[in-house]
Amino acid sequence: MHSFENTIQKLRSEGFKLTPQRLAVIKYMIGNKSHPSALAIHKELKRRYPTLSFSTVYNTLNMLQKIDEIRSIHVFDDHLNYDPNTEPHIHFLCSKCDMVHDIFLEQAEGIQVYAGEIDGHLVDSYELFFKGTCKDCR
Amino acid sequence: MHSFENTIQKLRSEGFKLTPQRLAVIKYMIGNKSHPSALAIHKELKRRYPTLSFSTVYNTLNMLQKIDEIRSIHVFDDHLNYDPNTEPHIHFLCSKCDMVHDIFLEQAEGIQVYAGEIDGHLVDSYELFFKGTCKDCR
DNA sequence: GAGTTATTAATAATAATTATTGACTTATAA
DNA sequence: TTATAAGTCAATAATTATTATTAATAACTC
Repeated sequence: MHSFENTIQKLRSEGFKLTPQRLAVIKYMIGNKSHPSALAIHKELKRRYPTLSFSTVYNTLNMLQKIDEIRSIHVFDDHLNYDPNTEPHIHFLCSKCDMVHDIFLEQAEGIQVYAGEIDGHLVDSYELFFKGTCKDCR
Repeated sequence: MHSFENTIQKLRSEGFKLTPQRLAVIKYMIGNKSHPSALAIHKELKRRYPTLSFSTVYNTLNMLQKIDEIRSIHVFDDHLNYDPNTEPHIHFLCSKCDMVHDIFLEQAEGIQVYAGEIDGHLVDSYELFFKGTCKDCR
């Protein structure tokens, strides 16, 4: 999800209709660094759209995943979280504050992931996930 | 879960009772490379223990996680899988055959994960997960 | 072996996500 | 415009993985 216009464009070209609900989810997600759950998204948007249903949130999220504008990540065991940044990057979960921090390869000294072939297997994508105590909580 | 005796010892010292159900789950998990789900474990063990309940499988798995004899991994969106290898290693999911392959750092050329500190955050553990086409399916 | 207590199986409960459906919009064409 | 067709919405029900409850049972201690 690189920009609002970009995403709108993509939706149009894929034949999706631009409804207020969808635009609200898109606007909420663009540039969002909090890796929200469907619950959090629904909770927040319900303020502006009191009739907004969970199904619509999920439908929109699944639609955005299909056109590669967001991705889902497994942070906790019982629900999914969503990230508008679909570029390869690393997630760090702080076990103190439960925040998920993004880490980009440039900032990741000591980390190297060659994602072509590994032990004979052909790699399409990877996910690197850290757990620990974040810099704010240390 | 390094060995049967080892695990038994650990259970005893933690005050857990050694029931046939628990021993069955432990035996099933030791050295198991298939990363089974609770469903798969239950299905398999039900043959020998027809009254075995799902709760018991989950209880045992959670207990084994608590004493660090197994770990849970997020392979798919809708359920957890379990791995008796608690040493740091990498998982590779083949999108063709759905098998999860273990990869150890020695075999992982081009992969380097320094797990001490990253971007100011203190690292406790990490998980590296690949998706692609495995060597058998290529 | 008897007593204590954790554990079991069965069942119900919880909670995230998905499916269904009928009313309602929107986009396009007449 | 207005009609029409298609897609989308909210509400609701359904599904499914996992956890909680509970009375009966089995494992450990003495």
